[in-house]
Parts: sequence; structure tokens; C-alpha cells
Amino acid sequence: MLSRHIDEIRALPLFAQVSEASFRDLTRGAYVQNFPPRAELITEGDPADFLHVVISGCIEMFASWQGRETSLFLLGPQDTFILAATIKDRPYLMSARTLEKSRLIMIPSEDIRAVFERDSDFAKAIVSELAACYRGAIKGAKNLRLRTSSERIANFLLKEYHAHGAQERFALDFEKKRIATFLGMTRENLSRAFANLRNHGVQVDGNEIVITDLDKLIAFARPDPLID
Amino acid sequence: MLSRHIDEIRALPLFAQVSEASFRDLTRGAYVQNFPPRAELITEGDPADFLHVVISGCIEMFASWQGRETSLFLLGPQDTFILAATIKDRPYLMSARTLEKSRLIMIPSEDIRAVFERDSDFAKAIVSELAACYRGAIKGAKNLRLRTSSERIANFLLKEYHAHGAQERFALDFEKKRIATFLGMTRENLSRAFANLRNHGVQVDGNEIVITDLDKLIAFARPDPLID
DNA sequence: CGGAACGTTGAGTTCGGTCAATGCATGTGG
DNA sequence: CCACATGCATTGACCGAACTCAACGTTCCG
Repeated sequence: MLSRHIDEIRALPLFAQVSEASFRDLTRGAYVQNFPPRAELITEGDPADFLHVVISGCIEMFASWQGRETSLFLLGPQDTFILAATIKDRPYLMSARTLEKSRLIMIPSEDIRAVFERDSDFAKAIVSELAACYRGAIKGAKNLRLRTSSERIANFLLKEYHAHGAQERFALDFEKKRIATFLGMTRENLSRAFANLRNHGVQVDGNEIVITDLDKLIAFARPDPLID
Repeated sequence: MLSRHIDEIRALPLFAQVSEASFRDLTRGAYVQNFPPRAELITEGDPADFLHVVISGCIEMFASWQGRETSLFLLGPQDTFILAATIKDRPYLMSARTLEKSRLIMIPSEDIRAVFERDSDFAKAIVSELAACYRGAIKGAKNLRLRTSSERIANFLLKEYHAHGAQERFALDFEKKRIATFLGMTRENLSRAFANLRNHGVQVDGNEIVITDLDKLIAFARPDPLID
């Protein structure tokens, strides 16, 4: 079942530069698996037996403590988790669940570590990926700690706006509940924040967004390349 | 001035395993520098010209946006910053300042990238360091998002307690203002949180801490290897 | 002897979370 | 096709955690 996806796997940034031999070593023990929505893929504290790569779908990384839960990242196609635990051979620090039907590649951690030792191109790709994850985590922390919830949404909308070809009118890709957890708030607060944005050039109707005054929105959001 | 410190540098985890030749390449363009307290070492947005390694002292990593500021990490001897920016050749996402008189090694980013290409042992050390930084960031995020300020302090005190040889009475290593920013709160709130902990087995007098009831403190703090 | 920074305490405010009620959409079984 | 259940979204009332501002005591240092 792996062979059907071999080309798309090969094209992933993590594997694009590795030698043919290394690629065979990495894929020999790997397998592709489909999961239904709401499936818990890994649980924090478990040993890191596999590196996971998202091919399609949407994954939520979250963590719990004393009955509280927080959502740390949303992952989509081509994202990996959890590389750091795999490399260090330590337990996962986060849990992962599917939000929708998703397809993943799972590669045994030992194979990752073995190829990493031999193939310096793969090592480079690993480092690049890891550094990108780290920088993503830092950006997330800054976004959360330096901005109010309204500001986080405003910047989120600006990113969506550009992702939709700078059309003033577009539909949200996720349901609002997802967006809320992604931005670190409850859906109730998301509603209020959306209401707030009516004063800053945004009209919201269901999951239809209309940017009525882009300059006003930018003035409010103040997007920053060091965060977004 | 580098030669005086060559042995302590060589012993750092990042360099312990590299070949003699690689080590020479890394240290050739490097230099050791001393900084007074409150010196700003790097500013977010600047290009990542040097990898910094702390030899002694204490460094605060922080970030600003729109006049707000947040403290992201406290670093001590043997910690590095900012590896990810150096590797990816991207601008810093955080600023750094000394909190006390500190000594640092600064290694040109190009040298890091060059040796990384050639020396797979160094590449391994880089990956290990990067993965550790990433996991540290995740733990920090969990600590901040899943715990109240009192719980963060309680766990902080437990760590200090063990760092001081499990003595029931010990002095804080930092001034309380530092501890407050490190734990993501204001000094006023730190005061109140310390007051709170009187109900949970901790006596505070100035920077003197007395653990009067360890079990009670543990019951309140609920330390977790996946966060602490 | 001031002055400066730190630390503590109190009062008031803000942000965001919790709870509850309601509307709306979707889907399922009879 | 309807009846009902389920889940999402919105809104209001309330609450709690943490921040701001202000006052004041302490310590340290020039």
C-alpha cells in the first residue's frame, strides 16, 4: 500500500534530497495508514516509536495536565510530528488526534536514526525541518503572549485573505471551533472577537468573510514577519 | 583570549564529539566576549551572524511587539542561542540581553554551517541540541498554558529544592523580578502567589525559602516529567 | 543622608473562561 | 417526509486570574 504513494512521499521536503538507497531504507519499514476523524494517534508520555508525516487531512497536537487541555498546533499535509522525540528517543510531549479523515506515513524511529547517521543530506533535511518546527513554536508563543485574541484573529484573517488570492470575500477553511482552539481561545470568545472586528473592516456571516476595509484591518492587526 | 577557555569550550555538549579538525575550524573565527549586566546582545529581526554559547552568567531571551514585551527563556552556562536562526540563515525571532555579567562564545554562522556539512558528528550534536531546544519550548508552552501562576511557582520551587540538594531551607538563585518574568507573570503576582503557597507547605522570607511540608507542596504542584 | 531599585499590599480593571439559553444546520430513523 | 437528536454558533450573565496603578516599606549603595 506504500507503493501507491511513493512519489508524493519522495517529493516531501524531508525526503527530496536523500539518496535512492537511503530512501529505500526509510520506506522499507514504513507504512501508510488512514484514520477516521477524532482518532487519537499518539498520547503524550508514550515512547516515540514512529515518525509521522501527514499526507492529507488535519491533525491537532494537544497536551493535557490535571484534566485541563490545550491545543498547541494544527498540522496539515507535509507536516511532520514528532521529530524531536524520535531523534532524542524520548517520550512524546504532546498527543495527536485527527480532526478529519487523514492519511499518514509512519516511519520507525530506528530507521530514521539509522539513516540519519549515514546520509548527511538526510541529516541536513532533518535539521532544517527541526529548526523550522522550533521557529514555528517560537512564533506561536509570541503570537499567544504578545497579542490579544482579537489581534490574533485579525492576523489570522489577513493570512487567510492572502491564501485566498487576496479576494475581499472568501470562506473559512475550518470550522470556527477549530480556529478557536488553534488561536488559543474558546469558541464563545471567538464569536465576540469576530463581533469586535466589525469595527475594524471585517464582516462575518457564517463562515463567509468579507474584508470591507483592508487598510483598517491591517492597521488593527499590525502583521509582523517575526510572528506571522 | 579564546585559548584560555579552549578546554571548557571543548567540553560543551555541542563540541565534545567533533573531530579535532572541525573544532579548529569552529574556533578559528570564534571569539569570547564579556558583557556587563543589561547588555542587549541581539535584537529580533537582525540577521543571524553568530551562534552564541553561554559560558557563564545569565541571559534572558525576550520578544516585543507593539510596545509589549514577553520573556521567553532564561539561559545559563552551556546553553546556546540562536541555533535555529543560524542553521536556517534567517533573522532572529527573539532578542537577548544579559541579566548579570556574562561570558559568551560567538561563532560565525557560516563556520557552523560549513562544519555542519562536513562533520556528521557535529551534525548529530546540532540535531540533538536543536531537538532539546524544541522540547524545552514545548514544555514551556505547556507549563504556561496548563498551569496557574501559583502552580508554576510551586513547580519552580520543587526544582530549586532538588537543585539545592533537597535541603528544606535554601535561598533563591535569582531575584524575584527575574523569576516573575521567567514564569510569565508580574512581580506583584509573584508576591501574591508566594503568599498563596503558605497554605501549601512553603514559607517565604525575603529570598529564603523553607519547605515546611514537602508532601503538601508536591500535592499542590503535581510535578510532571512531561512538563518539568 | 538621600536616592534607586526591589518587594509587598490593596484597589480597580480587563481579558478571557464558564455556564446557560437559544437558534440553526445537519443527519438519522421511523 | 417528518420528528427528533446532535453538534455548531451566537449571545448574555457571571466569575476568576492576572495586569495596572498607586502607596509604602526595605535594602542597598553612592
